[in-house]
Parts: sequence; C-alpha cells; structure tokens
Amino acid sequence: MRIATWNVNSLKARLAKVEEWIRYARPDVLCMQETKLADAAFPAMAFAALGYETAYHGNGRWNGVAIASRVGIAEARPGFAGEELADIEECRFLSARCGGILVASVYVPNGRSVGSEHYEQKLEWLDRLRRDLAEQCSPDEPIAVCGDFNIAPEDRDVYDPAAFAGATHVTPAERAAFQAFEQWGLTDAFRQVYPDTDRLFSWWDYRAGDFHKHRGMRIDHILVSKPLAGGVTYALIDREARKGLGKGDNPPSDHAPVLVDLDWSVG
DNA sequence: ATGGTAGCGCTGCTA
Repeated sequence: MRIATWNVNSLKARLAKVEEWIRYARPDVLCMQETKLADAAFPAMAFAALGYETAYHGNGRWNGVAIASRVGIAEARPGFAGEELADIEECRFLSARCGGILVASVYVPNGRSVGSEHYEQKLEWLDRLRRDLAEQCSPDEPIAVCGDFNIAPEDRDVYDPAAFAGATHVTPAERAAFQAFEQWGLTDAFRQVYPDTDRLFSWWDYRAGDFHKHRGMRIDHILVSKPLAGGVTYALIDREARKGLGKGDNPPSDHAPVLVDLDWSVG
C-alpha cells in the first residue's frame, strides 16, 4: 500500500501536475491539501479517469482537503466529529476508510506569528484533532494521518534553526502538539525510514529562490498507527515534483509530495 | 534586504 500526501497549493492550477505525478508514482491513496476548490468545482472526473475515487471538502479560495484512492473510499467524513458542515468556515479535515485503513487528510492552520490569535487557534486546532482521533478511533487500528502539519518536528527538519528563531512551525508548543500524536500511538513514518538523515525538506518558500538554495522545512507528514508502523518499507519526498514542468508559465506547488510504502494487504 | 513569489480575483489577503 502506497500512501502519499501533497499540499498542491490550488488543485485547479496544479491539476496537470497532479495527474502527471499520479501516473508515475501510482499511489494507492493520495491526500491533498490546499485544493482551494469548492466541492462543486472538484475535478472528480479527472481522477476517475486515472482509476481513483475521490472525497473532498472545500469551500473555495482558501484551504480545502481531499483524498483520492484506487483501493476504495468509504465513510468519508468532512470536519471533526460533531461539527455541522454548514458551520465549518475553514475546510481542514477529511477522513475516509481506504483499503481497510482509516486515512485522514489534514491541513493544520499556519499560525502566522507566534502569540497571534492565529497561533493560538493553530494550537487549539491541533488539540482538537488529537481529541477527535482519540474519540473516533484507536491506535491499535490501522490509521494514517497525512497532511501539512505546518510543524517542523525537530531542528534538523529546518535548513537553519537560527533563521526560524521566534517564528512559528518550530516553537516548543507546536512541537509538543506534534509529539502528542506520537504519544497517543502514531509514528512519523518518513522519519522512521531516515532516522539519521538531516535536512530533508518538504516545503520551500517560493521567494528568494529558496528551493534551489536548499532552504526548506519538513512540515508535511504521514503519521501511522501501530499496525502499520512496523511495516514501512520505503519513504520518499519527491523533490522532482517540486520542480516546474520546464515552461516558465507553469510553476509547481511550494510543497513536494511525501509518500510511504506500507506492508498492508487491501482486504 | 522587515525583502522575496504564488494563487485568488480584482483588493489585498494568505501562505
């Protein structure tokens, strides 16, 4: 089972790139974030043509999450348990059962600046996600929580810790929130495959040519539960997909897709 | 260098 996550930064602008990537990476499940599409505009037919069923949760312009699966999609749930769909202003959580695994596509709020109300809301959102998981499932079940966490778990996950002093994504409170998922029973599947390799990034600022200067952060993660953690056979951050198509008029997302291969038989 | 680029959508916000 190959599971991937990719913050596509507008699925409308990126659809050709996503289709191209799906054709060669052939993930069984692809979680997407920042689709920036209302549900009515979601290109479900494009995914169907590639053999994927989709579930999506967006209201346009900002945010928006989706899951594409070629091993089935059932029990799609947009938003946290108990949330009224009509009350959701920012579409950041979608879960579904795919090939026997409970998969969640999450887009954690950015936080903007430390101490701002947006930062506090980021921490609250992370706590709500943790509570939602604890109430809805158990780490003894097969679970994969995938997405843009907007957290670099350790200093070695950023290009220069000094450059992020006082900034979001690296604060003790954000990292504690990330560790709370691990304490509950989830494992950072990518880090498990690369326990000793530093400076592996999944996001680079568009500005100042950061990608080509290797100035990035690892903030996109695939967290897997106990039945899956022991069988992670491969992991990759596909930097090729962060590059353009070769035409100046077709820029890539600012994130690269992250994928992991799991020992898991679709029932 | 408190800069820089991208998306949405048409003004400035979000990242």
